[in-house]
Amino acid sequence: MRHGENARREEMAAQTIHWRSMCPISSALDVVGDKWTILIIRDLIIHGTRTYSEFLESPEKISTNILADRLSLLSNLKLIERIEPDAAARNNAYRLTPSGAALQPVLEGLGRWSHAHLKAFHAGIVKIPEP
Amino acid sequence: MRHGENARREEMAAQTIHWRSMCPISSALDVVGDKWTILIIRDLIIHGTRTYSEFLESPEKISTNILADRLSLLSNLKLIERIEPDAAARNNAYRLTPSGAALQPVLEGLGRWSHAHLKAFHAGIVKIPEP
DNA sequence: ACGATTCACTTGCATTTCGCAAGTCAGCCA
DNA sequence: TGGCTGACTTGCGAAATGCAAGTGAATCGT
Repeated sequence: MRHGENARREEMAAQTIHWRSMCPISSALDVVGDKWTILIIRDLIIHGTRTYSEFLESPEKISTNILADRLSLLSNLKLIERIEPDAAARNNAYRLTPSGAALQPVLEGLGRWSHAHLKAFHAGIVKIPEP
Repeated sequence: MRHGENARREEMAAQTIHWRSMCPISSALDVVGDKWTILIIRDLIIHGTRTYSEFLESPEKISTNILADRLSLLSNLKLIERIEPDAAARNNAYRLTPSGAALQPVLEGLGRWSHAHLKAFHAGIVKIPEP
């Protein structure tokens, strides 16, 4: 290990975000620019609230450690929150905060772009559920 | 190597996209859902056209192999193209195709969201180093 | 009442992707 | 014609991801 002076590292990923630049688009990507975070937010927008095990049922099949990591990160950033913050975790669903819900236009844009410009690449597969 | 029967693999990443589901949002993320692709498109939107070395100058400092990989992928998907397809690579800039340019609303949405909901998190960090 | 089950996570690795540094190579440029 | 760019490769260590199994508290069934 080259940078071995710091033996103890974060057990899982990004609890501290590395801001690559001062560009707002870049900073947005530093938060939601991975393959899973937006899908979690999608499920919350569509479904209102979701429990941990409900997230696991989505067709993309996120793995449990990634899900836990992202839920924790999104909670820290206050994009999501527990419905009952002081209750136990069991059946205590997550929901979007206003900051998280404000991503909805981005998701709509992605959906529209995919529908208009990406369908050809995975032809039969993508079907859009009319909003 | 467990799946060793295929000794020769893609030298760098995703020239074949793995579509995780039929959801359009998921499919959009299968294409642009990483930390670098959208930044490349941002540079093209802002700058009109960009050469390989101009991309390298952006403040986020993408590394050369990742840049080459993403440019190649975006070219295959016809989101970008060379200005002179039949000329040599040297000084032959890339530009957005209509499909790539159609991502602009998504970038605007990300920028607006970042400005409205994310500024606080990197407030102290992002300081403009006046040059 | 209490063992079995469910739910929400952790933990341990194997595999994949990223990131940096260095190298290659063709086309200018003097 | 020989050095210099500009546009990529290559190699390899580091980090993130994916999968399977484990943990532990709360609830359920009897």
